[in-house]
Amino acid sequence: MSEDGNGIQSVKTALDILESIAFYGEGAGVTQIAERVRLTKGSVHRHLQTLVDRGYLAQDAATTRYYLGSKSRLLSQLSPELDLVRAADGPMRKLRDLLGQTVSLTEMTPRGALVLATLVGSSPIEIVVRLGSELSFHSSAQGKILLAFAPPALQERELRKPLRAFSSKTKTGRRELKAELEKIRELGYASAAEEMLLGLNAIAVGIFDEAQVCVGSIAIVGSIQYVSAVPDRRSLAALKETAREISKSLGRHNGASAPAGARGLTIRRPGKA
Amino acid sequence: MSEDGNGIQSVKTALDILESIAFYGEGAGVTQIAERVRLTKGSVHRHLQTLVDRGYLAQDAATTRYYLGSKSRLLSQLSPELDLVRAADGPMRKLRDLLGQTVSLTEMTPRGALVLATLVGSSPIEIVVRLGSELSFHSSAQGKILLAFAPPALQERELRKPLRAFSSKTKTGRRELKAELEKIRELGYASAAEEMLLGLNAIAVGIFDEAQVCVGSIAIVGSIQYVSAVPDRRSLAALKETAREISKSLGRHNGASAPAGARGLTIRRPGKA
DNA sequence: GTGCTCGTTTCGCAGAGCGAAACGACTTGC
DNA sequence: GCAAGTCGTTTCGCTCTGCGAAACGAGCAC
Repeated sequence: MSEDGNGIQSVKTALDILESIAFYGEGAGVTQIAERVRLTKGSVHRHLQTLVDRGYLAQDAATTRYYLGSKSRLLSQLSPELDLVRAADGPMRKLRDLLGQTVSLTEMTPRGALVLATLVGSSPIEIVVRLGSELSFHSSAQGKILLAFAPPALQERELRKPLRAFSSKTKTGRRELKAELEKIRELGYASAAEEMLLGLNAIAVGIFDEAQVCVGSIAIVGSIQYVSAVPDRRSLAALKETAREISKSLGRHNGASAPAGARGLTIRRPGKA
Repeated sequence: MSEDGNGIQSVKTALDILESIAFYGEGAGVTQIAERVRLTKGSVHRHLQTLVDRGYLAQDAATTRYYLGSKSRLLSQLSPELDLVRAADGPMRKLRDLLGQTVSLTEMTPRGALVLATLVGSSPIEIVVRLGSELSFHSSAQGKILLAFAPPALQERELRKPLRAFSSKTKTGRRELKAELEKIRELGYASAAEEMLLGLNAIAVGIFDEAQVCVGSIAIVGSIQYVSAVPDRRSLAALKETAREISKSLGRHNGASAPAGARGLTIRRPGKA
């Protein structure tokens, strides 16, 4: 099928449906969901049945709308605390209070930069990146910093995919992107002015585990009025210091279960083209 | 296929795999998982790929074992707090401290009594019901109390299914079970001495929401030495009082999103036999 | 070095899951 | 108060997905 056709179709669909409810806030009906995931009502309904049966979703008996079920909630309790979130909490707050800007924490995943936490800035207008969103590798500051420090094999794979344009300012040139990654490694930060959404920008720096693998990023996000394409010295210094702090506390482990830092990404065969 | 063949096969499989990792504690390898879910390594591997790609699982780069990923953890943060767990927390602690027995909170789901929380008793030997387990309707005190107060249609459906024997003392007679449900409604509690596992028993009472729907149960769990088939007056009174307390605080709502209590179970057509 | 075990990959067949469309229960508007 | 619309649910037949079996290749222990 498409670029990387790996993965099981119907499971993907089920997860799409689950997320379309989870990462949206309110519950939803079959028709709405079908529109969001671009499927027929019939298919969506069958998936919903399965997810309800398993307790990941629940259907309100009165309104017939679907909401998250308690199995979903249990998943979190059953897994050890995520080192990254814990380590980042304090330093993130400090950074937010210092700069007054919205601060966002992301983690490396095979599909992009997963938003793990956000602290909103002091501006009356809140610009929030939704928890659970996956920012693309090529059009977000968070994604680019992660890609820049990722294993070469993964970079190759991403560069081979079609680079979707999210806004009129999204850079879609492969060569251009490759050069930018080089520059990012050199400067230690990434920015992406208006590449995701016109009027917005973010400055991201990498977070590294004890093995010097880039496992996530910390970023300030905001209007281009406050977050310019080239960051001011003070903000950049504060960002870098915050990232360093977080990286350092990722080193100390509580032993036992697998070190979160070591949970890298296995790179599958990059394709044969 | 089987009794109720509804639901999508591969999604069920994916969830089985997810849960076999989530509700087990430690990470696991492909071979172990394949054994647990009774599938070939090949199939399991493809499912794991999909789940890793979506961030619900992560593979340790060094050991190649699979663990829960951060998407799983995010699911919880994105859903409103579960009223039942919040309401039960205080009263449960009080009950545990009063009786010194292990106390367990479960919720009604289409497949049985889902264990939401457990507080261990004072005995040096811990008997814990694993979080996320789904106790069957016919062989557990928690399941039976829920079934006893469930809508008749659901009772019919459950009684029509084959009643699996978990231990030599599991009651598998339909008529017998039906009579017991009647008795349970009358007395207001259920017990299930050695029906799940020899040597163990539980006493469960129902928790009701503002619409008088039985949404969950609270139970004391332990060896048959301490938890006898017919509970002593004191324990039973304490249990009932605890359940009453929890039920009452389920009444007050914070408005907005769907009332947890109203999220009932839609009963599908019970079959045509 | 050799024999195990583990994770990953390939291949062809069967049945699972998809879309289209009908159905039935509520709401809305006139 | 009837008709038109909307929503969730169900049915049906065809296609393509996802399954099992078996080969592959990488670690590890002895």
